[in-house]
This record gives sequence, C-alpha cells and structure tokens, in this order.
Amino acid sequence: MTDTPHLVLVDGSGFIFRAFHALPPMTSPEGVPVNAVYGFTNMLARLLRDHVGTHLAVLFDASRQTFRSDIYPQYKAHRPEPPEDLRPQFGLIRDATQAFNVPGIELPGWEADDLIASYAVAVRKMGGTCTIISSDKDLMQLVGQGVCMLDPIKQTPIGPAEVEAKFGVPPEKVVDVQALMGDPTDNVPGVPGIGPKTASALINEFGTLEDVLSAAPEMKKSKKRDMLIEHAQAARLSLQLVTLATDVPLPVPVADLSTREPDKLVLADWLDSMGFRSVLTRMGMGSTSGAHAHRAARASAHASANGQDTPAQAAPAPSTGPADLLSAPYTEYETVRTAEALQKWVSAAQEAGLCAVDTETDGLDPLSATMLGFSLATAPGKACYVPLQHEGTLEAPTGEQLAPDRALDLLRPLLEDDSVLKVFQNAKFDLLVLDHAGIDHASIGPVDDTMLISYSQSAGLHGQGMDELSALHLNHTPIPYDAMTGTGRNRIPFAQVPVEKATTYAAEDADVTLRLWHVLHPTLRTNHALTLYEQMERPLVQVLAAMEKCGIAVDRAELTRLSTDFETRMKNMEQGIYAAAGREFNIASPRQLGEILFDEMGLKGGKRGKAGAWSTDSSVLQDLADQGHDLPVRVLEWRQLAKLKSTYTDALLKQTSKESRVHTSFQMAITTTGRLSSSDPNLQNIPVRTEEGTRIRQAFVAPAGRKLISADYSQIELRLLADVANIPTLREAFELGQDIHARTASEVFNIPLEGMDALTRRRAKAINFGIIYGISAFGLGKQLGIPAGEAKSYIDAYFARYPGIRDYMERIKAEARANGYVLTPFGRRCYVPGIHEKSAVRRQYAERQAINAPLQGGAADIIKRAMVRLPAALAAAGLDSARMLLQVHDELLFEVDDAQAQAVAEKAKSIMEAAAQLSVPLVVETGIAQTWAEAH
DNA sequence: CACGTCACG
DNA sequence: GACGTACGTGACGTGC
Repeated sequence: MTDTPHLVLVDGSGFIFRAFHALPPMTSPEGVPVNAVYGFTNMLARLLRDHVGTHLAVLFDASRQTFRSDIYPQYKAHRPEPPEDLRPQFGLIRDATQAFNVPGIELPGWEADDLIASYAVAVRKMGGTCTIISSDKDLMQLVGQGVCMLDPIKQTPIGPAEVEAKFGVPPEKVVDVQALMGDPTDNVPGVPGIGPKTASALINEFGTLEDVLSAAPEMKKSKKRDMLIEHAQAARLSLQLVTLATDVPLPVPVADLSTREPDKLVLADWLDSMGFRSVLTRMGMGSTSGAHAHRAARASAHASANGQDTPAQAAPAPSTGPADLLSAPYTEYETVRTAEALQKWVSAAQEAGLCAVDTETDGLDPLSATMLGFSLATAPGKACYVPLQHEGTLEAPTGEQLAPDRALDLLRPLLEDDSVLKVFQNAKFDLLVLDHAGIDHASIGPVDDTMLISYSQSAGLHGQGMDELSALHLNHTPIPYDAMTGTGRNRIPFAQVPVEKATTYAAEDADVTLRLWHVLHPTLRTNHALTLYEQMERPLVQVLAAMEKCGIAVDRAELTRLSTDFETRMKNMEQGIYAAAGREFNIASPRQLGEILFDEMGLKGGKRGKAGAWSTDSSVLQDLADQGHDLPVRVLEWRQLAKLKSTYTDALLKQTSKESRVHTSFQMAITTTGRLSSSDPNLQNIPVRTEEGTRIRQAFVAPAGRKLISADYSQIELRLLADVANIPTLREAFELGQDIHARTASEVFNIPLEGMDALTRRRAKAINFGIIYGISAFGLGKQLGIPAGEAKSYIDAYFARYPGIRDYMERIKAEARANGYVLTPFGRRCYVPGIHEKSAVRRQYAERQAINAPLQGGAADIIKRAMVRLPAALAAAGLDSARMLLQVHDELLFEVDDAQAQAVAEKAKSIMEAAAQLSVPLVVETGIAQTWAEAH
C-alpha cells in the first residue's frame, strides 16, 4: 500500500431518488419495478470497470429519525412517502451492493450525507483523497482539499468552481448561504424573503452567517434587515441542520473498504434475476462481442432520453448517427477567414446533405440585431465559425474577416439548397437574423429545429434551451455565453470578443445542435411525435417568422393621448387618496397601502402573504369597498390606470418601430400545453375586458386603405370537451348552435332555456370554465363569491347531469398516473410531473393540470393547424394582400387591403373551421374594422 | 432579485 | 383538524 488511498463514496440514498426520476419505468422479469436499481447497477459497474479509486463504499440513510429531527421535528417531516414504484427498490439496491461485493454502510441516527462527510474527513486525515458520487447540493460543502464530487448521471465533475457557480460562494461558505436561504424541500426554514442571490451577496459581504446576523442591526432600514433580525434564531437553527456531521463513528474502518473484485458467478446470477444481463457484457465480463455491448449502451441511453422504452423492451438499437456522436471532442474548430475556406465548408455540408447553422448577433431582437458571424457544423466535432463584423483593438486585432456580403453570397446557395437539411436550435431567431442580414427567410429550407424536435416530445418535462438539452442528451456542458463576454460592469459586446475565442463558443453551438439533431430526431418516431412535429411545429416556424417581421401598426398619437389622459387622471386622484388615507404615501406600493389599511386604519378582512406582508390585491380591496370603505375604491381605480399606462401605453410607445409598427416575439417551446406565448412586448394580453382597457385596443390599427380582420374560435375548449368526453347533451347544444352557458344552466338547475336570467347563466358559465380548469369547490366558490359548500352543490349537480365528464376526468387522471403525461386529441404529449406527489395539494394541482392540458393543448393544436394551412390557402385564392399578424390562443388577426377584406374573412373562417374534424362543429366568428377593438 | 399585482385566453 | 387550491402565460413597480 504505497499509493495514497483514494476513497470513492457513493451517495446511495441520493442516487436512488435521482435515478428513479431520471430513468424511464422498467420492470424485472418478475414484474417488479427496477429502473432505479438498473441505474444504480450501471453506475457501480462503471466504477468497477474504470477502476475509479482504491477504496469504495456505498452509504445509505438508515432511518428518518436523526439528530436533525431531534433538534427540529419538522425537518424533512413533510417529505412524501416514496412513490409506490420506488419502495421495493430500496431493498434491491442493497442487494446490488452485495452482489457487486461492495460494502453498503448505514448507521441509525445518521443520514448518508453525515457518513460521507465523516469518511471524507477521515480519509483526508490519512493523507488520501476522496470522490463523492452524488449531485446532492447538501454535499457540496465538502468539496475542496482533496475532496471532489462527480454527478453520477451526467458524469460531470463538481469541483470548487462548480460549487461557487451554484452558490455564489466557495464551498466552505456554502452552509452559511444555505442557512440564510433555507431549503423548502427539507423544511429548513432559513430567513423569509432571502433567496439564493441575496444570501450569497450577504455572505460575500460579511463573511459568515454570524457576521451577517450581527451586522443586521446596523444595516439600512429595510424588509431584509427586519427579517434578518426577526429570524436570526431560525437561521442559526438552519445552520445546524445543513451542516454535515464529520465525527460520526465509522462503522467500517477506511482500511477495510479497499476495492475488491466481485464474485463473477454471484454477480451474474443476480444480474440474471433482474434481467440486467447486458451489464456483465458492458463490464467486460461477459462473453458477447464488444460491438453488442456498445449497442446495448446506446439503446439504453435512448431509453432514458425518450422517457419511454425499457431495456427489456428496447428494440435493437436504432442507428442514430455517427459513431463519435458522443465521443468526438468539442474543441477542434476552425476560424474561417477566406472565401476559399468557407467554400470548402459549404461543399462539405452539401456533400453531407446535412449541416447545423447558428448565428451570432449583437442583441437578442432578431429584427434589429446585427449578425456578427455564423457557424456551420457538418459532422460531430467538425464545425467552424465565420466572423464577419468583429471589432479588433490595437493590442488585439481581429485579423482578416470575410466581407459580410461576400460571405452571405457563398452561404446563400447552401441555405436555399433543397437537398441539404439545415438544422438550427430555435430556428425562427436565426431565420430572422439572416433575413435582416439580407437572405429572405422564406427562401431558406429545408429547416429542422432541435428545440422544437425536443418540445414536440417533452413539453413540460424540462426546458428546451440548448445548454439544457446538451447536458441531458450529450452529457456535455457547452461554454456559457458569459464566459465570452464577462458579466456585470465588465461585460463586453460579443463583437469585441477575440475571434479565436469566439470560435470556441460559436462553432461549438453549431456542433452541439447537429449532435442533438442526431440524438433527438430518431426519437420523434418512437415517441409518436413525428407527425405533430412535421405538420404543426416545423412549418409554423416560417409562418411565425413572417408574422413577427410584419408586425402590427399602432396609432402613436392615440397612445400618447391615452398616456397623457391616464396620467392626468391619476394625478387628480392622488389628493383624494391621500386624504382618505390620512397621509401621503406611495400608492403603487402594496406594502405601504397594506400598512395604512390594516395597521393604521384598522380595517378588517386582511390576509397576509408568505413574507408576512398584507395582501392588497383587487379581491381584498373589492371586499373592503363592498363594506363601504372609500380608500380601496379610489386605489382600485388608480391602479387600473397605472397598469394601463405603465404596461401598455408607455411600454408600447417605447417598442414601436420608426414605421409605427410593433413586432412581438412568439415563443414556441415555453408552455406545458403547446400554446404559444408572446413577449417583448406581449401582444397576447392587450386589454379588452374593461371599457378603459378597450381604448388601448383602439390604438392597434390598419393603415389607410387596409383593414384588420379578427377571426376567433367560439368556445373551442368546451367543444373539445364535448368531443373527447363524448357528452351527447353538450354535443347537441353545439349542433343546434345554442348558447352553451344558458343550456348548461338549464340542464344543471333544471329550468327552461327560454328566458334564462343573467345571474343563473353567469353561474353556469363559471361552472363551464371551472370544468375546463379541473374544477374545485374552493376555486368555483371564489370565482362566484359564494361559499365553497354552495359551490360544491353546484358541482355535484353538474356531475349528476353530466356523469360522462366525471368519467372523462377520471380517465385522464389515470392516464397521467400511468404515463406521467397526457395526450391532446392530436397526439401532443403534455407532461404532468407532479401526478405522483404524496402531498394531496400538489397532487391535486397536477390532476387539474392533467384535466386541462388536453383541452387547452388541443385548442392550441387546432389553431396551429389552421395557421400552417392559411398562407397557402390565401395565396391560392389570389388574396395576396393578406398578412397574418397575431395569434391570441383562439384568435387570429389579419391585415388586408380594403378590397380583399370580405374575401379574406370568409377564407380564414372556412380554413379555421376545417382545421379539425370533431364530432361537434367548430365555429369561427370574424369581424372587419379599422381598429382591433372594433374588429374583435 | 423576490414579491405582489394584474393584463390576456 | 389544518392546509391551500381553480388552467396557461408575461410585464410592471416596489424595495431591496
């Protein structure tokens, strides 16, 4: 034993949960769920095969009762019981350690984390080093001085730099930060109102938790200061809870943990019983060929990527692209500075029939940004960056750069080549950047988009950003953008990043995009998402690009008038508000308002938020107003104007182009249901419900000689409900074109349809909406301003009349529980991650999401289908002056020449109504006018 | 940055 | 017996 010991400590308990959630469900030959066991087995096999470390142990939690629960009974007390499919796996994982002949260690009263900490300290005292196999943030305090961590699933090392990136402080100060911010998952209280950013800032400024607490009284008066003083004890308790014990008596001495070979027969036997034969092969202990082992590993990588197949069911590995997809280095990139060099890359792309393209810009708005360069990837690991407009300095000149026009002329034939697939990550952005640079976006094709390929299969499961997808599918963390430009006041424009450095980042992005395509595109078919992607998401990119580029005209003068009007009226209201309050204060501050209403004026009916502040939202103020108080009425009115001015009139004026048009950005891969979202500015939430708000819509106009057309689906989600739940009465009502809310009222309250009174209809309408949202008595009661008990009697009456809807809801919940996702009628998968939550509140929330998703998502599918078909349909009808401008979930807005307005309205109506064949008719209502307010 | 609030479907 | 709830978004201002 001349070598210094290197002890590998596996966080067994942490791994179980992580693997259970990360891996797709799978079962042993006997039908026992084993996905976490499978992940654990692979991880152990890899450690042994690669001879990581001289000593090895797996640590487990022994019991729920620990010194932490003794000093703080709530510690982890609210933790849900493990899911049913996980419970049998705890024992199996201990069997696995035995089969591998690895010591499995646990000690009553201590968590695995404390054992790990104590072993780490012990081995360090012996002059050895230690690797902790875990991604648990609570272990990060141990990193440094011979101790490092390794993420067991992503295979990424976690060193001091990674810890500092996560917590904003070096490892030795992690506990202080954790004590301040608390940890809701473990019930560590922390200090309310202090999140990760504030916590690390405080620790960096003052040093330790105690330093922060003792400095608190001297801080500027603030909520933060008060919270620090008030919750100092909670913070000290939190510090005890998060600090790992390093003095646990070691059940097995380090010397007895030296790595030993497993008994091959014992191991093989056990692996056989679990159905994990392939693991032996992969360890180099089996008799089958290495090629087979490689394929098996590939197949299981995909099983986890698509979240569906199990190794037992996995088809013989699909061929998914080049062999070096995951292994090629992400470093060998070329900076292209000459026409000849660029032509070589273009030819290589044409040869391959496939390339990834990425653009670099000086801003995030593709319609105004300048393209600083672009990158191409033609095979895994093979990529280049073409700088075009980088700025050098005397000390660091950029070197030769291709003239932008020259480069674009060389690139254009590739982008327009029908025989070469161009892959982008978030294609719409790059298409608009290229468009702005001089290549018509509509001429570029064929185009694939890895973001949408992923979104089509995994909406709601995880984000669709490139870095996240890369970590997930390629086990690779791309260079962060901030590493190029720096952050804060040291940030430099991307154009000033030295060209060779920019190449490492930009070319890597194209490389990653191409590799993601190789991994993700084949899974579209196995996940039954190919049609959805090909027929809805992929063609929508060009449609939305055209809409964003076109923008919508606004009447700047009208917006300015409104802004002035709102401002004047707010000014006029201020004195009256101060008088009613008894003093001057900032009306826009909920905190100050709450103090006045509930502390100073002593009004009743206050609720407090989670940081302890009084709630003053409109429902609270409306309650107070109904009690006859004056101040809340005035504030409500003031707030409405303030909202309209700041969020709409002023903000829109700022974002209007020289041509008086506003260009939103539609996000295609954000929502969990398949809807679009709109931002910068958000044009999907322009006011319409109040008279004052409608005045904003009047400022959205068609230019002279043109008209706006609004076309919106009537009751599309209720129609979908009638269809998917197959409710004869609802279907009949839609067939007959009846007022659906009145018909519901008639059925549920058993009164004649004729002469339905407005209040009863309003109640039925609220019930109908509630159904779509996955109704709860509390929610319906709140909406209608009636007690939950009364609301419950409505719901009972509704379900008694429509038992099919209750059946549908149960069916959907069962589907969500079985698969982890639900499907829209068009096959879009909407993941519902919380469906197995132990906490009833969170589980019921997930159940409501599951009920709502097929309806909201189905409606999103239908309007997307219409949007994809419309441009060609309008063109074929000779309606060439029509432009689609906006989508607002169930409404499309067009701009068209006066002469074609009527025809476009009719065409849009017929295409939209034919976008899906349901068992109930789809109905679209259209309006033609000069402003959006009147067209709607 | 955390929070409260409010605009839309 | 207590708890905390209608579904999906984005943007603003306050008070740090």
